[in-house]
Amino acid sequence: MAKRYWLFKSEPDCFSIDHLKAADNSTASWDGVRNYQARNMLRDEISVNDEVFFYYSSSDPLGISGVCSVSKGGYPDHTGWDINGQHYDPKASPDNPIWYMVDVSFVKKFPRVISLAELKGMPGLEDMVVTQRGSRLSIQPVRPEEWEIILQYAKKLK
DNA sequence: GCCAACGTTGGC
DNA sequence: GCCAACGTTGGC
Repeated sequence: MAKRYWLFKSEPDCFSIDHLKAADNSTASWDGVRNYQARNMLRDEISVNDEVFFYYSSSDPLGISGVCSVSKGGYPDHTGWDINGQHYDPKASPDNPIWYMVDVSFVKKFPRVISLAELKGMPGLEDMVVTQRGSRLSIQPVRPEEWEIILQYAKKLK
C-alpha cells in the first residue's frame, strides 16, 4: 500500500518529540488514545512506514514540532487494562482490547515549531483537518499535498 | 481561565 | 433511537 501521512497530537509536557528521540531506539508506542474515530485509524489505516507530523497541543508554542514514522502497525493498547495507569478503561481486556496503538520512531525535529497560526496562513492548507475550527481529533489524516507544502516550508526554517 | 465544539452517557 | 446533560479537548 502507498505510504500515507498523518498528524498525531500530544501535549509536550506529557510526551514531546525530544522524549521520542531520547527513547530506546528513538521509538515509542503511541498509547492512550481513547476516541473511536482515532482508534479506527490506528487499528485499520495506519501502517508501517507511514509518516507522521508530531503536533503539540495545549502548549506554547502550539504546532508541528517535527516528523516521525510508523515502525509498527496497529496493535492492542495494553494500557487499557492497566488498572494503575492513567488510561485505564474497565471495559478493556486482553481478549477485548477496544483500544489500539502504533509504534513511532523519531525522524527529525524542525528547527522550531511551525505554529498553528502559520499553518492557517499557508496557501493550500485551508482544508487541512488541524486548521479547521473545533478540530479535536488527536489522530488526523494529512493529504500528500499538505504534507509536501509543510515539509518545503520547514526546509526554509533556520 | 474561558468557552466553543463535539463526543459520550443515560433516561425515556 | 432520540436528545438533553455532562465531560473533555484544546485554541484563545
